[in-house]
Amino acid sequence: VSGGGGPPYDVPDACQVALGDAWTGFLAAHRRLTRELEAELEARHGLSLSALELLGRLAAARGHELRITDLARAAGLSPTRASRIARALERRGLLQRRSVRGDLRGVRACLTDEGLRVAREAQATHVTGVRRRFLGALGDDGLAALHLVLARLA
Amino acid sequence: VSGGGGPPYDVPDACQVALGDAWTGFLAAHRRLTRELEAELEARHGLSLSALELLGRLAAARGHELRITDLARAAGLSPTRASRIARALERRGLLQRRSVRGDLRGVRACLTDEGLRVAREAQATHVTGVRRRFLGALGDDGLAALHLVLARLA
DNA sequence: TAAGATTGAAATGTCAATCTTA
DNA sequence: TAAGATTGACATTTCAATCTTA
Repeated sequence: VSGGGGPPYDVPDACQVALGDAWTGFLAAHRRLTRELEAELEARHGLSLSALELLGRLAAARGHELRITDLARAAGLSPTRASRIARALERRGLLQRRSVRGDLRGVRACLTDEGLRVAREAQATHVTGVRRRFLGALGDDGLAALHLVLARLA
Repeated sequence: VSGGGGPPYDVPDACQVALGDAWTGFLAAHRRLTRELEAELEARHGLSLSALELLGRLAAARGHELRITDLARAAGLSPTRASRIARALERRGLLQRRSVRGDLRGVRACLTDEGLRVAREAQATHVTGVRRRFLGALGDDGLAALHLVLARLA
């Protein structure tokens, strides 16, 4: 293994290096993609990836509304974060917070017409970006490989 | 395509749904893994993932030292972040900041003996964690699939 | 007692100056 | 003028209370 002109100083065994590359490569790919997609979304619609995640769940929900807790769980966010982002989106007029009938603890996030419009537009931008930068780069066999990877990691 | 018992309300075409799953699955996998690994690292060594990235690069560098700029580039961090983390690590006695000979603008980050010890220990923890949660879950064919994915995304 | 939601404080990260030297 | 490093202001995220209702 180390027969060639390898460096003279301490190097972990070759196996470990290759394994580490897989992990750091995974991290680097995630960092680059999320940065590019987030920048695009911010520039065109003034939305973060997390905010779009919330709007998208609401747009897909029955009646275009969800309880904050359910919204957080569905989007993989903490209740705190969901609450804060919802507050910011309400200030922009994209949703309204209303009480839940029959449970005065709960708060519903309800998309406004404007919110639904923005959600659709931003989703279109995002889907295009994901297709171009992520799915397009992967190709059919890359996508199949990714599905195997995600199934194993799930 | 939509011959089966699909939902009656507006759904993007089936292709788009599957593609979106790949992307959100990628995001979810990254989120879960980095959270778990970071928590483990923080609990045992009081280091963030970013801080270990810096320490690791220094431990691997010739003379256990690197210029801040080179360190940032190698670790994929911004100069600002590298500078701040280096300052914090210096306060803990894990490295020293010294001037670069021949270029008075530059600053070298130099691992201390203690820093090298902590870097080795934390790297051991991290490598074990990555092996168990990431590589172990992937398996040989999963790892091969990941390599294809990363090659396409690079 | 516990669940839902929110708030404040602290950690982390980014962006735009700033300061020194090349 | 530009590069290297740092700083301050700001946004984002998380953690630990807090407050209300079940």
